[in-house]
Amino acid sequence: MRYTQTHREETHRKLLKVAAAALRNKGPDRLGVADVMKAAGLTHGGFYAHFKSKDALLSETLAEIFAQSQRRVGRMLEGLPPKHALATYIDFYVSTRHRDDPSNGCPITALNSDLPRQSRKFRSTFESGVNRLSDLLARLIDDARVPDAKRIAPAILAAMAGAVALSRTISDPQLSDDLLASTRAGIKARLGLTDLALASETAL
Amino acid sequence: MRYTQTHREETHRKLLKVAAAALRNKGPDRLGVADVMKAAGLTHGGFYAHFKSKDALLSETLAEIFAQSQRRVGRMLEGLPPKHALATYIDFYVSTRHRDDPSNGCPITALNSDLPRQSRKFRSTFESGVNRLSDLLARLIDDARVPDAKRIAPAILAAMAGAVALSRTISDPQLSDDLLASTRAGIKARLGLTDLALASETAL
DNA sequence: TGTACATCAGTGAACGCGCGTTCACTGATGTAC
DNA sequence: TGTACATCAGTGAACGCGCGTTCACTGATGTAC
Repeated sequence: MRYTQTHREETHRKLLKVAAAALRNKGPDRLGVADVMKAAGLTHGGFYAHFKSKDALLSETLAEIFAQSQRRVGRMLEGLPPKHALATYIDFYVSTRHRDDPSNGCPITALNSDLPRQSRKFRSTFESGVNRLSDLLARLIDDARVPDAKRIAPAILAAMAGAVALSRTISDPQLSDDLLASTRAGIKARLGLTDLALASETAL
Repeated sequence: MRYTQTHREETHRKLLKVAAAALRNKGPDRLGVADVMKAAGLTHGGFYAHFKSKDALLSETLAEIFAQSQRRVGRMLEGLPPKHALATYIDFYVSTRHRDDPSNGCPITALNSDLPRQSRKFRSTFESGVNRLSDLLARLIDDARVPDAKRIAPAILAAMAGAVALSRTISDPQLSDDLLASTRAGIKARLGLTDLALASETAL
């Protein structure tokens, strides 16, 4: 059956959306081509009309996830004063909501330790996504007049991602929450944002 | 052929040793039963004389890795004055050596983001290992007379693991090294150990 | 002391299943004439 | 304006491969008598 002109692109987008959740939930190895197609309401055979391989799907999906993350953060922080924006981002990232919703979360948190085992293409997509996120954070830090922004941004990103990832492995909710709270406090102290802690919490 | 009395246990230990490297290198999903047996010089059929399933191997291996990590750290820090011990541990963990040698490294760094997708048994083994490492770090922090040791230890462990994991995904060696250096500096500053930075670096 | 039997870590072939990939086919709509 | 043909996203069966698991068998040594 011949479809409307935009039908193909709509399906493609739908597949990327479904895959974006599956990639973060199940990881690159456990994500299944047939599952993605089924979740999009299609049969598995049609997959190769949209992607030349599973690996192509994974890389394209990962790029899309990073791009969407960037857009979302940009929208969220738009118009906020620099220090407030920085504190808001930290609270947004190192949050129980982020911990409890991997399918919509940061791919660094969801995929970090899987990465060395993935294809070259997937890894380079990941790396450029990390670089963009790190640059974004460096700009926030710099705007907040904290020195050495470019040097400390990757370390802070790693600390945030590490905390959320580890919090997902802790079964006691209280201890898991404590880890996140302690991480937020530590990072804000390092950035001279202690006074903004509560203000930005409520901004969520 | 009937073997010596200790033969079975020797083989078992050998399998755990081989699996310990493979688990951190390839991850739980890509580790293959046949590969482990082959690396130990055996054929794959004999696997089930030692483990009742692949999952049993994974959990037992993970427990052994955590136990060995604890022992190694204990030995390394033995007799050092408290602040020096703490700084040494940080430098040891957040190091290029650790980054470049996943097969002997910390399972948190190697497996963190895989964890939510693993079996209940594997996750509980991981969690208790994390708790023991976190307690060990809390003791080091407390001995160094830093307040709130129990509360901040998990956050610091997460930051260290996150930094090493992320450093493994950065292809530019200089940027990767910088991330580790920045993480060490940040954590030491938080713990009031800035003056010990160089002394403990050379202790490696 | 010698013989028959039991043991059991390890062998190697086979099984079953999931999964990525291929392929002949479908059928509604657009295009050519 | 109507008819024949081309298009192509999607279908559904099939293929091939890897991998966890099973199982009948091996054969050197220990044990029973």
